[in-house]
Amino acid sequence: MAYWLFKSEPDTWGWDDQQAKGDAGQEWDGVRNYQARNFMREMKVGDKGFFYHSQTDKAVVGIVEVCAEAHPDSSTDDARWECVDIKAVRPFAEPVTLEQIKAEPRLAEMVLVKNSRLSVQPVTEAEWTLVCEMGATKP
DNA sequence: GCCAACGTTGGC
DNA sequence: GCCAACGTTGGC
Repeated sequence: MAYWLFKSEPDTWGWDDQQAKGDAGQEWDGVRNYQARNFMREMKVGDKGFFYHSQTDKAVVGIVEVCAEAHPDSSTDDARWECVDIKAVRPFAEPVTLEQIKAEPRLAEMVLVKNSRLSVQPVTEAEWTLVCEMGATKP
């Protein structure tokens, strides 16, 4: 199983919106970046991901699970763009901020730190475990 | 609100 | 195929 990170501006689509969708999940549409799309193509049902709030929060706030593999993005007619569906699993007991992540040497290689603009990113198992620990949350 | 980093576009 | 110009993102 692989781990990922999904980034969203909370004003546009936040954790509360995601959680309101429940197990039905939600299409992660609107991604217009090839790297991010390619990562979504690699995702399998059951893969886990962090839900990250950019801009105002700058923190990992919850855990999501992939519930549908890549399919055409319904928000566009452009066949280049695909997306997966994700559903909320559980919120973080303590959100883990970007500041905390940057302060942790073992997370220095996280894509979030290295390439902050990429909106869908892979996360290693070690990073996954550590960030969950920092958030006092079951992986 | 600013600016740096990055990706995409389009002219040559 | 290269590169300059432009637009967008996200941290500060």
